[in-house]
Formats: sequence, structure tokens, C-alpha cells
Amino acid sequence: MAGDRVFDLIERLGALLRSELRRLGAPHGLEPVHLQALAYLARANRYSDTPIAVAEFLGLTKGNVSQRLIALEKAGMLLRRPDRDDARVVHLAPTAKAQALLAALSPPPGWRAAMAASGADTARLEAGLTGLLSALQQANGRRTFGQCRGCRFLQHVGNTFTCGLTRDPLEPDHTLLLCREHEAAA
Amino acid sequence: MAGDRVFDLIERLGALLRSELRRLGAPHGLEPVHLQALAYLARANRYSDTPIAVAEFLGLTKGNVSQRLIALEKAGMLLRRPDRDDARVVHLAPTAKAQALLAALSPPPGWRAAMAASGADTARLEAGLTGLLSALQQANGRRTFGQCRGCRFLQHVGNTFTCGLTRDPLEPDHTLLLCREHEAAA
DNA sequence: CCATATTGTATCGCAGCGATACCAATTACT
DNA sequence: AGTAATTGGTATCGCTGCGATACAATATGG
Repeated sequence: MAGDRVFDLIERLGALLRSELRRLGAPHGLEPVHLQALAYLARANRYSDTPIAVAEFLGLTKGNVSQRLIALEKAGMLLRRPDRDDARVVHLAPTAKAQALLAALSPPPGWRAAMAASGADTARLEAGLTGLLSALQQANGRRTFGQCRGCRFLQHVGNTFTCGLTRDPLEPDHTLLLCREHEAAA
Repeated sequence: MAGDRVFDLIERLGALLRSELRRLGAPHGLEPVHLQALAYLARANRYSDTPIAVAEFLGLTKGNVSQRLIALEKAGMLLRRPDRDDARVVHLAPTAKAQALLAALSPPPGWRAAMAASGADTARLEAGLTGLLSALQQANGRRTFGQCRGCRFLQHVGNTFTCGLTRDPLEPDHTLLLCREHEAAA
């Protein structure tokens, strides 16, 4: 079946990128999961920058992720801030140091050149992968983690955005971040 | 940059598939790396069904892979056969039990349905990912692990195939397998 | 007000992973 | 032919990710 090839390709790409992340992160004492968590947090909105969101995003248990985050904090890569309203939740943000690292490693050096050299239709590739990811997430009952913009709960009047779930106003920039509560617009 | 989105998508797909593999393999006592190794070996030709080829394919050290393979053999998933000519090399093959497992788990249940539901142009997606993978492998100095057919060393006269590197005759079916020595045809 | 759900942490046992060291067989060099 | 360099493979060590379980604290809903 043709789709099986796509599966093989994505698995192989995933394995090689993982290997690459390990190599790149090692000098900084970081494992692949650390870089992935930081990369997620750099793109997560304020409803989604929590340990449990990271766990759901990466498909890991919250207990595990909790320990990884502690390691990241010790390494000076993560800042924690208690939530204003809910004493249970913690907000996470990559430090400047972590952001600099992400800028250098995510995507890894050579990626952009390889993208260009492959001659692939980037937009079409992105569209195809996005659709596939959505279908898989839906099939497995996982959260979508889509951009706030494009969520069915988002309301906007002119340039003023508000989240229909929380009734909170949203800065325009923030509607480009990933949200744990995202549901694709109809 | 647009290509960065593709990177994010592939990383996320990789993470979720990895999580899925862990869940699916757990009842059989198998970790993701075990399933990936078996899936590779099921598609590897006779020059490529060795521990070192598995290590190169997955981007892991040979020492590590060696231990994984021992675990797989103990689990009755792998058969070892010494090479006829070179006493150093070992040939690996998934057992019938392992093949049955692969048929059930690779691709995981729901994958084909998700592929269909996504409405993506499978052929185009496959082409784009293949090109990207090739470019990345070349950029990182990694082996291609392409199909024997499509390799620049392959020679064929009518329906008789021979490998230009080893001078060995190849059964037509075997030219569809993955080869460690693969180099794309000019 | 109490049962239940949610968020997060702590601890335990297991196993993957790289690094290093090592061995045996093959190949290259001279 | 004989020695050096290379290659394929395994063994061992230390570290750390990972799930499972248990637990504490806060929120929510009847």
C-alpha cells in the first residue's frame, strides 16, 4: 500500500532527526526530549505552557515530563511561574539561554539547505503533513495543538481577538501560538 | 521560514508515532527501537541485514544496537546466521512471530484510515518526503538505504539483475529491498 | 460539605543509549 | 609474506529517559 511508504519515511526521518538532536544536544547536556519540550514551550500560548500540556504534546506521562522539566530548570533553561488564579498550575518559559539554543538547533543546521536542495514543494508538503497529523490525532483521541488562529473558539472583531472558551482577550501575536484547547474550525 | 514548519510537523509526527509504538509494543515486551529494527530487517537485502546496518539505519551506535538485537533474539523475534564468506558478519532475520507482529503494528492500526481520511495526495507526499530524506542524508554524510532498484550499481540484462559492486546475481524480488550500499542513479 | 477530578511531584524499577574497551577476522600496505 | 590498519561484533559501565504507582494540593460539582 502506498501510505505505508509514507509511514516508513516519517519513521526514518523521525529516527534520524532524533539521532541528530542527541548529537547536537549532548554538548549542552540535553537529551532529545529536552529540546523537544523547549521547542514546544517556545510556541505555546498561556493556556498551554504547563507540564501537562508538554506531556500531552509529546505523548509522555506527566510524571516523566515533570522530572524532565526539573532537569531543564536546573540547567538554567526554564523559568517557572505560578498561575495567578489556579494554585495547582505552573507556567513554563524557556530562558534567553534556551531560546538562543533553539535558534541554533531547531531546525538543526543543514535542515534549511536540505529543504531547498530537495526541491520539494514546501507549501504542499506542509499541507499534506498537517492534514495527516490532524487525522492521526483525531483517530487516537489526542489533542490537536493547533494555532489559536484557526480554532473554532476564536472570535474576532476587527483586530480584537477573544477566546470563546475563556472569554479572555488575546493579543494578535498570541493567536499564532499553539493551544492545548485547539479545535479545528468547521 | 516555511521549511521550519515542515520540521516541526515531522518532529511531532515522529514523537507521536514513537509514543504509539511504545504503547503497542509494551504488551509484547518491545520498545520502539525493537520494532524499528525489526521493520528495517524485514525490508533489508542480504548485504544489509547485519547489526552494523541496523545501527547506521537508525542512527545509533553499534554497541547499543548489538545489545538490542540480543534482547530481540531472546524474545524469539530474531534469527542469526553466520555469513558464509566473512566470519565476522552475522545475518539477521525476523522470525515468523516477528513478521506477524509487524504486519499488525507497522503501520499501526488506524494509520491507513487516517491516511485516507486526511485526503492527502499520497504519491506527492511520498515523493516530497523521499526527496527531503535524501537531501538530509547527503547533508549529514549518512547512507541512503534506498531500494536496490534505483541504485547506480545495479545492472540488468532483460530480467536478469546483477549488483555491480559485488558482481552477484540478484533475484528480481530482492531488488525491491533496502541496501546499505545504495547510491542514487545519476 | 463531601466526593471527584485535575495538576503536579516523588520514588522505584527497567531498559535504552553512548563511551570505552576489547576480540576476531579481513584487508591494505610494503 | 608479514605487519599494520580497518571492520564487524560483543561486553561492561554509568547515566538518564520512561511508565507505574503513590501521593499531596487545589478546584469543581452535586
